[in-house]
Amino acid sequence: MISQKAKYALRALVALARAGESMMIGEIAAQEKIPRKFLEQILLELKRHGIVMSRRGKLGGYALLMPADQITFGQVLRILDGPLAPLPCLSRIAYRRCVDCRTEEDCEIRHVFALVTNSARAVLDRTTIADAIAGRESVAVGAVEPVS
Amino acid sequence: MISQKAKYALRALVALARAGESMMIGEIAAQEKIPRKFLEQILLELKRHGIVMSRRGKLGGYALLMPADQITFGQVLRILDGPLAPLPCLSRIAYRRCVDCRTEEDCEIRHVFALVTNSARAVLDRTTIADAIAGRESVAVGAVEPVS
DNA sequence: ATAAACACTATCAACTAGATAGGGTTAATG
DNA sequence: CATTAACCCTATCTAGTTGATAGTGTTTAT
Repeated sequence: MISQKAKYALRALVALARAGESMMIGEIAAQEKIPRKFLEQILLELKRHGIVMSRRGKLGGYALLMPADQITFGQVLRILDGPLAPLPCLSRIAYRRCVDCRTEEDCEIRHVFALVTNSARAVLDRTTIADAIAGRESVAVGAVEPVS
Repeated sequence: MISQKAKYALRALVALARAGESMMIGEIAAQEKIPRKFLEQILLELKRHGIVMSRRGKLGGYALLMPADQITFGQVLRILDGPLAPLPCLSRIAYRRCVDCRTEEDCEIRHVFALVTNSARAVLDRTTIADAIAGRESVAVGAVEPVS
């Protein structure tokens, strides 16, 4: 399950991309029905990661810092929900060995989930906010590499 | 992230399939380094769903009820972790509408995650315990249906 | 100066994950 | 037929997470 936080983040980014200009937190919150204070934290986090920028004071607001066609779903999910991989031993950003697993190489479970992870990454790391708006989600998953 | 519980379940099933005969909870627990009492609950749950059977009393134990090549990863995950879908509005076994989503049909986020879900299902609902043991995980994901 | 916006940090209630505990029921065996 | 060793069941616990709220600080246009 993807968290509410990540969902809100994606929706806020879609809203900002569609608007094409700076929006105030309050506007985004109202338009997307997101709890205002919660959205504040989310945008702040996205800002820390260089996805959006903000202007303070009266007439302040948020705007995309990266172009919408360079912000991927994968990026956003990793920021807010952590690793995409369903097992720590498959994560690139937060690898951790499974303590109770003899050898990683012939862990049957790992093999299977490696396939799942790869195909999820294939979609999420290719699809951008711009794609989502345009309705052209990357459909071609293509060949999923066997995990050797 | 897949839960520890589901991981244990899969490993226990692999162990049972490999053994080819009945095993006692204690044996499985020791062999797979799974907390014994925790495994008890897991096997009980698998039994309730007709995946394994048990024999009570001295010389009791657990054995597969379904053949290993008919038990899919998807089945096991759904029993222990619930829906595979990352959004309630994409789940088949536990569908729930997103309250804050105007129309489901043109929710950009839903569209993208539908692709992810489909490809995950393609792997998990095809790959069986027997496949995992034999090292022949279904590699061909094939065409992932666009979500209309 | 002041109003209105973002920036931060702390806190909270509800839930979940992972496990442990302990008694109940069944069945082989001497 | 008592005993032992297995599964059966339910309750409980602890630590952590999620989703959210609260309150105070800082910046900036007017």
